[in-house]
Amino acid sequence: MERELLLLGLLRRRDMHGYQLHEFIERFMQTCVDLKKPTAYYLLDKLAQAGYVAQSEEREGNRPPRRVYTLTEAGEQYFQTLLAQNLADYLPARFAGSVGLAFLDVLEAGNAAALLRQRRTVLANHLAQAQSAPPHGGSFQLVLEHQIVHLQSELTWLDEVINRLEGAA
Amino acid sequence: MERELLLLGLLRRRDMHGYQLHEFIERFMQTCVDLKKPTAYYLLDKLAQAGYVAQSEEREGNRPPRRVYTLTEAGEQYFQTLLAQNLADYLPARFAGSVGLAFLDVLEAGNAAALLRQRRTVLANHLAQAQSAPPHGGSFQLVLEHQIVHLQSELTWLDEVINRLEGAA
DNA sequence: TTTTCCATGTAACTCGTTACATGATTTC
DNA sequence: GAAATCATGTAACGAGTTACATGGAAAA
Repeated sequence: MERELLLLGLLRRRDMHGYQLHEFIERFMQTCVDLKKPTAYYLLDKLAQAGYVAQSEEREGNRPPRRVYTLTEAGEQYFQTLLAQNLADYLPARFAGSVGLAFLDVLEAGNAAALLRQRRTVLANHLAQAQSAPPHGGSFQLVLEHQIVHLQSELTWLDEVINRLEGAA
Repeated sequence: MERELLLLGLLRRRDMHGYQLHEFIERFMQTCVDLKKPTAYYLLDKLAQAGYVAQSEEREGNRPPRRVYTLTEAGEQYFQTLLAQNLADYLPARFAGSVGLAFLDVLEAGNAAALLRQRRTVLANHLAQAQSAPPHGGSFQLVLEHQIVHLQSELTWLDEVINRLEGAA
């Protein structure tokens, strides 16, 4: 449901068309959702059919006409419901990367440390990118903040694991 | 790929049948993977067809016969490859719950705080459960440790957000 | 003039889930 | 005798992705 929540929430601020929504989400929300273009259009269509958003064609010059979406009353209600649900519930993140950790002892300590140092580089890059992102208006800043706090905690822990391995080597 | 990695890694320690594998994963690995029974059987079949595991029927008394899987040489190779990849790469977790945070300012501060306190309860439960889990052998302990560190960081941050909201109210 | 950007979609496919089916065995 | 457990699957479905198609406009 979080994709719908996001789309509705963005439309709540101002009317937008699909391309615009997709672009915004890709640029600023990549940390929590990743929705492709076809999915965006599909979801918008579904929301429109459910009556949560209204469409209106708009053309500027000879450019391809665009379908602008507006939040309806029902949409606002639905948004509030989804928002309350999303905030009240904590759905634990799945760490696909943890699986490998379970088999760390399969490898010789030096070898394992080398691989984790590679992981550390990737992680540090993510963190640097998050930290260099321009500040965002309102609560959107919270999302970024959360991401940074999380990545920092990850980095600290990874360093500790690497240290242990190198101490053992 | 992390599901395959997990299955191969478990079979590497000892031969197991599908039911056993599924049960183990559900009980001890729920933090990083969640694979249902049909998926487990499907995956094992795929791994068998690819030659990474070998099957052998086994029956105990009149109980339903079970298909025991054994890691092959090729499977061991594949496991090593997957493991190295998994360790070297950091794939950022997606926080579906963050979406709601982006729209926190839509709600009146007290209201928002109330919802987040609910979230906090759920989160605290997850943490308590992770902390009370019995220690695991070898590197499996790392997975649990990681989960605990993560949940603690989440809780700390959540508390800070709630504090800010209550300060503003 | 060729590439990139704007703007929207469709079709086919993959992955995984739900719900269902089977049947023996142990536990209540 | 009923329910839960052991053990394996199939069939139908759903959500989301990839690859493809279209076509004008701006930029290189």
